[in-house]
Amino acid sequence: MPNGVRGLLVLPTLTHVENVLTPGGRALKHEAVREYVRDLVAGRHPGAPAPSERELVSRFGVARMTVRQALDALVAEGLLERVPGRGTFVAPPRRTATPVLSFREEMTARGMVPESQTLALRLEQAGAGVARALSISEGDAVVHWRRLRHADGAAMSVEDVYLNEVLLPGFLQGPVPSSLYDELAGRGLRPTWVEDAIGAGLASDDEARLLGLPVGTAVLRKQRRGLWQEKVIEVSRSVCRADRYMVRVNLGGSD
Amino acid sequence: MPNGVRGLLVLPTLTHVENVLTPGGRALKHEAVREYVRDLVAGRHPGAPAPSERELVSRFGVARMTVRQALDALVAEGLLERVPGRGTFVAPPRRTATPVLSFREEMTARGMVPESQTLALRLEQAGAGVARALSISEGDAVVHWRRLRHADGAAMSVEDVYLNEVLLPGFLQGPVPSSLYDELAGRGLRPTWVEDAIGAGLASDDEARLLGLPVGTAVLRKQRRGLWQEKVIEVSRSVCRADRYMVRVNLGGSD
DNA sequence: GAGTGGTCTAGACCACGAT
DNA sequence: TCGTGGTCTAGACCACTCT
Repeated sequence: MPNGVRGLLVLPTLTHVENVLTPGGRALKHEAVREYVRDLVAGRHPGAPAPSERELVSRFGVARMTVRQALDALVAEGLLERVPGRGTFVAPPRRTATPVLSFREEMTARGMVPESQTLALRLEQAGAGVARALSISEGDAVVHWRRLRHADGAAMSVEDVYLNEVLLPGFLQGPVPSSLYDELAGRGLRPTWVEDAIGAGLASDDEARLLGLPVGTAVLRKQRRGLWQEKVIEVSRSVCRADRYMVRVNLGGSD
Repeated sequence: MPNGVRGLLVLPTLTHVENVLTPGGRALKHEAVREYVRDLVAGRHPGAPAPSERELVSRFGVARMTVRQALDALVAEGLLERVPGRGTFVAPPRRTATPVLSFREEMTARGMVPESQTLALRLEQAGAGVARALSISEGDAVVHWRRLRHADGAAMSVEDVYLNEVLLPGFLQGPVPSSLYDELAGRGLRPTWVEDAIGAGLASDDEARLLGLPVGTAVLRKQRRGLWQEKVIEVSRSVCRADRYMVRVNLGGSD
């Protein structure tokens, strides 16, 4: 049986594979090997050895190219690294560029307790700037959500976010969402790409009052366009207390 | 001749390969195929078809797995994309997170003419903060370079950069470099990873004078750690005119 | 039906590292 | 010397798309 055989006569030798069969999905051998290895090395320290290719060949009864295809995927996603002449090992964690986080997630990651107070949530007509940023027409319906954000009980920022109403049917009907990004994630629209512009300025009277600042204090201003699959989902402007908040950004390759 | 044969009897069928042989390097077949295809599709519009796998097989006289290995590499680097049942095509350009750019490169990319004036360039002993950021000991020798930056003739920022002297022998001997990142690149030390912290504040008297600002003006403050291969190469603090400069950052996956 | 990429086989020789 | 990953062969069947 030279080729093309899938999960048929070979099954007796594939006892480990049956456990990782996707319930309703296909049972590709390289996927089975991949998930077996993934489970096997999950949580191991970097440098811990993975099974050798030939060991997996005999364990699964597959060809070596199939095993290599499985390991290639794990190497590509940064879980394993190959060392010629020595073996395959758990790779050290890769450095990643700053991920797209919500205010809640960002504060939690910094060990602070976030809080959010809705100051306004209503339907509006898009102004020129918001329309251009959202790639819609001036006057189109947008959801405007204004929130005052706290961390560990201290005011951090005031954020005005604008959303394309067409993409979010019923957004204003239900209860006020506790998290914008969670709400968008539930609709499969959480931004995976953001374009931020960060500047500095002086707090306006309104901003100073909301943030509890003296007039004339320096603040950080952040504008964001959040996209999902080429679609602009979110446009926002934030004013942040510069004495309590800095934007941290990691950029570059993984070297 | 079933296997392991490299650039020997097979050469007659590999007329296209000889042109891409690395002068002093090995001549791996999958590399030859990869570079042939890379050259072939260079500059083509996204969606343009690449040669089919079987066409490359017959053209190079290699096995299909070898061709797939070559194409896999090009797919992984985002140059090609496969469409099952249709073929292999030039992929649309991938969106990339903001690259690590020098001031010069950043201004040029914005269509402005950059200029840089050295205010100080000398050896110093690292203070506590700089030492910690550079992962060296307090009192170790550091190069301190202070520059006033202009774009289109207007003052933009004042930057203080600190470099680990041990990594840059002779840095202060030659003429003043025209570009820090070019100089580092020449030594194989240009940062490929940066960690920025961006905040806001009010210009000090000194900063206001250098930047031509009234006292009490809001400015952007940026701190950077630049790394190459886990080594901290550069630590810097910049003060930027907020009326002329915003930090732009793109983040996220490539969807 | 012809062509494409996706998967898979059952071997092989090589360079390299550890013993 | 033995085991490892790196490379390579000469086929095969599959699901899919396009005509």
